[in-house]
Amino acid sequence: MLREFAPPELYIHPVDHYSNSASSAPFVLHRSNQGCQSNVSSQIVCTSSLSWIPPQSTNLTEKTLLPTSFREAYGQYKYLIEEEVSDLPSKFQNIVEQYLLCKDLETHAEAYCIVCGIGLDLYNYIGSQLITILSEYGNVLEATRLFYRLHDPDAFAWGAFISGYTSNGQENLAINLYYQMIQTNVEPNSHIFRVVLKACANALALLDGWEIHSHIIFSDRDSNIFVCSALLDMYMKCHRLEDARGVFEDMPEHDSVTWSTLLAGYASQDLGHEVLDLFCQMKKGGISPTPVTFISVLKACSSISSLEEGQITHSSLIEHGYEDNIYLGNSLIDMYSKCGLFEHAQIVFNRLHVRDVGSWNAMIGSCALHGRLDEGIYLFEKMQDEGVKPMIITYVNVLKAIADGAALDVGRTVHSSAIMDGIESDVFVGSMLVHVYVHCGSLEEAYAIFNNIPSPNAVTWGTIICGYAEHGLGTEALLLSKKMQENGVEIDQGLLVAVLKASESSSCLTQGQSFHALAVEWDMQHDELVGNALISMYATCGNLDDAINLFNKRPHRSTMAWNALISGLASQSPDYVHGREALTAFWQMIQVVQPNEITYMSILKVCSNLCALNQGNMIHAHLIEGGLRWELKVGNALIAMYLKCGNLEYASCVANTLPSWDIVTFNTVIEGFGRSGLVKQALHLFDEMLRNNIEPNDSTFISILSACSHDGLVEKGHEFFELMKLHGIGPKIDHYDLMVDLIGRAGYLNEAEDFLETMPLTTDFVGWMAMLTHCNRLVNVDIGRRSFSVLVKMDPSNASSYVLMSNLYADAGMLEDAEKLDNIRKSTNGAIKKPGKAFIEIGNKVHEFSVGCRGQDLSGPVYAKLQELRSQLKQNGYKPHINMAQGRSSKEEESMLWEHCEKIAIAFGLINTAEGSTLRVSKNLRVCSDCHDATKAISKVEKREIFIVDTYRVHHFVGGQCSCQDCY
DNA sequence: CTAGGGTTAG
Repeated sequence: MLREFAPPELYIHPVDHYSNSASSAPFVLHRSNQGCQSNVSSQIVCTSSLSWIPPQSTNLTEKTLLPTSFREAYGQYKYLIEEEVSDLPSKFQNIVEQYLLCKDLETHAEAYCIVCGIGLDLYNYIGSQLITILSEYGNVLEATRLFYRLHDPDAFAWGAFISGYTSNGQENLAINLYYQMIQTNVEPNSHIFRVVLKACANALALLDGWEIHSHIIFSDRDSNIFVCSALLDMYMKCHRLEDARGVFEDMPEHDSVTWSTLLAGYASQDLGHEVLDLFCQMKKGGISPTPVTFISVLKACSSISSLEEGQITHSSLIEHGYEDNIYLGNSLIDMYSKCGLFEHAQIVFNRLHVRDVGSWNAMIGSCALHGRLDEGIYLFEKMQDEGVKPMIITYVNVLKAIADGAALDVGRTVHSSAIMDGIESDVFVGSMLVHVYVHCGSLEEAYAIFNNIPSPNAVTWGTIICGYAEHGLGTEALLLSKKMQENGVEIDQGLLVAVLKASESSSCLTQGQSFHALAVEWDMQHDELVGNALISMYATCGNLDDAINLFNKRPHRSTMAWNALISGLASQSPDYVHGREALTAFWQMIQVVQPNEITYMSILKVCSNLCALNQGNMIHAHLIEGGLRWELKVGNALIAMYLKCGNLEYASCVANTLPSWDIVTFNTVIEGFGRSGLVKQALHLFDEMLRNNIEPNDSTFISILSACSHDGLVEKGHEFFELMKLHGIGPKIDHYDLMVDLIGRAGYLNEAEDFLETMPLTTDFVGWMAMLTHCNRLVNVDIGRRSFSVLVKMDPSNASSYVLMSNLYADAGMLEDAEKLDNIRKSTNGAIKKPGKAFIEIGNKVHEFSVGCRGQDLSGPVYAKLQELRSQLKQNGYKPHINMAQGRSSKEEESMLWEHCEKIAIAFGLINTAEGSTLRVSKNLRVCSDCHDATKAISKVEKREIFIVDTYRVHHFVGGQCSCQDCY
């Protein structure tokens, strides 16, 4: 296939051409570090008007004798013409050659003009060299013009031309030129083959590579060591190990370069062991390694994380006297870093006599890998102080460190310096910036960056979609996923993981299934990460069968796969639908693989949700048994679990053994104390936290505000609400909702309503629900009605607002209104009450109960116990909370109350545990007022301590009283 | 005419 190429230009007389080229400066430079092209053109202009001084010497055969200026040489040339010396161009050629060998811009420019001026550029040899030089300066256009002025380009000229296109990133045009050359009957020589194979290697043009390989065999040059090296390299770059190996085996001899080419190929495909094997063979064959060989060997050591091999290689390269090679220094930094020895990387870096940008990149990359944010930033600044300009990869590395350290402020600083360098919209830098802002929780800034990247790739899309999904903005994540598909982004594994997370985060099974189909279409469903994301998505979206099916089909079940299953099952909060399955899976998992901190965090969360203290205890014991020094995160999860189960002693035991407390520890304990009604202690901890110089974050204020709310501390709540602003934290909707709850709980309904209506954010369902709850409690029909109408507009399908309002009417004696509302709920909008569920752990088993326990295999004794309690409690002053609105008899109503899942769970617990032992029940909704009163009475009659943990707080019942003091 | 292989990577 030949493509139309630029037609040859007409031959222009040298003198005419001279004036032409003077106006169109040929050295339009793209090289970043060479700046002053204005001098060049001015010089070109004055060149033409100079009068030439006759030379001092006419001995032009002396190659070493280089005139001080090219103009002087031109004078010699004129002199030679006058003297009518024969073989003139070849004499002048020597001078041209000398000049072209100098690598400075001004000489080149000057020589170029003069050479063109006298027509020497039309000689193949000089023309070829000029083409090479022009290409080096990135001026492909002028190189092309020059090439087409040549009368009869030879292979050398074609070679220069083809190689110029290759080095300027136009490999496909370069390959076409090769075919064009064959058509003009120029026989390709080994130089041409090398040059065109290089183009194929860069462009990964395997088909052309194969074709050219056949030309090479045909032309009998397949034993040329240079040609074979190029072939080898081409096959390696195209990932054709077999073909490359074939070329290598068939070669008549191997030298250090062919070996290095082979090793580099294996190293680039992360085949570390193969590289090390081949390296041994190479040495056995008596070939001495070069610095380039060592680069591949070091890369191999890091790819197999073998510090031992790395150190052997290090001493070996010192023996060979390559210690000061900068490439090797940089590779050593990388090797030590990837083999886990950050300090060694630092030593190598500090010992480098000369540092290039690669040295800084390797060291900053090492900081990023080892979480050394401060050092990374320091180096990033220092390199610039030393005049080394950061590259894209430098930014990528330093931003990675910043993202891992969630250092928002530093992130912004580096961001602005990326803007100064004009690369903030580069797709690599931009993707990393998106990642930084996502990881720091600033999604607005992340999205702004994302929007600014002209051609986002799969990674960019994946980062922003994951960002939204992981911050609970599933709907937004899904919208972006669809936009991504419309934009026709090429799908990769990471992107599939992202869109599956988006589906998971928005609990959208149908979307998840369609992305599953997409994964199958791209044949990526077997990829480890995609597979795990699928399992997690199905488990989270409640499709247990598919989750387990996919999990069982996995040939190899890694810790990650188990985590996907367990965290998926665990994440069904607040319904805890599959919490019990998650526990089963966990105990199976530890038989076969080692859990990690993610496993423990998910499973401890399950124990918290189910109030499964025994299970939690066993997992704690398992952790201690494993002898692992667990991460703070796991410690925090343990504390949270014990607090949620109402076991403050164990919680404080764990808290006291932690070597240090981080912000999560403080937040967890403050939240837990508040939940258990230990508000004074929670407030005290907040002060303690400040004294420890730990800056509170927005979660801290969630915890502290809800603690205030639990104790009705309105004043304190307002104080904290103002304090958070002083700490630079803008209150979010959750904080406003908590304030509404706090003010309402204290009985100031009007103030609470004012607060809602004047807040600067858009109100949400939670806030108005808090409002209606307190109206209900204080029987305020007026405000209650207004709240209800807002709630119905927001979410007509949510039954909880109807139920609350109906109860409010009933309590206010407005039975007709109550009944009307119930009928509307049942008939028109189909709003369904969320089914209540209660869990109780007996021994090591967690039992689940729902209202009326339909479908539960309950033995007679539980009902017998319920009947017994019913009559016992009545004698002890318990009055059933009968809602008169339902149109049923009070007897029926009372029976229904005794079908509540909390009561069944308690009855089940009472008959299945020893007398006097503590019961712990968890509830997926708030405990109802009737069950609350009944449990108070049960705790007295049965002489039991009972905990009911609901979504709001820990209720601790002892001797007829509850720790919440009926404030719930 | 001359020659090849390469560090840092979302």
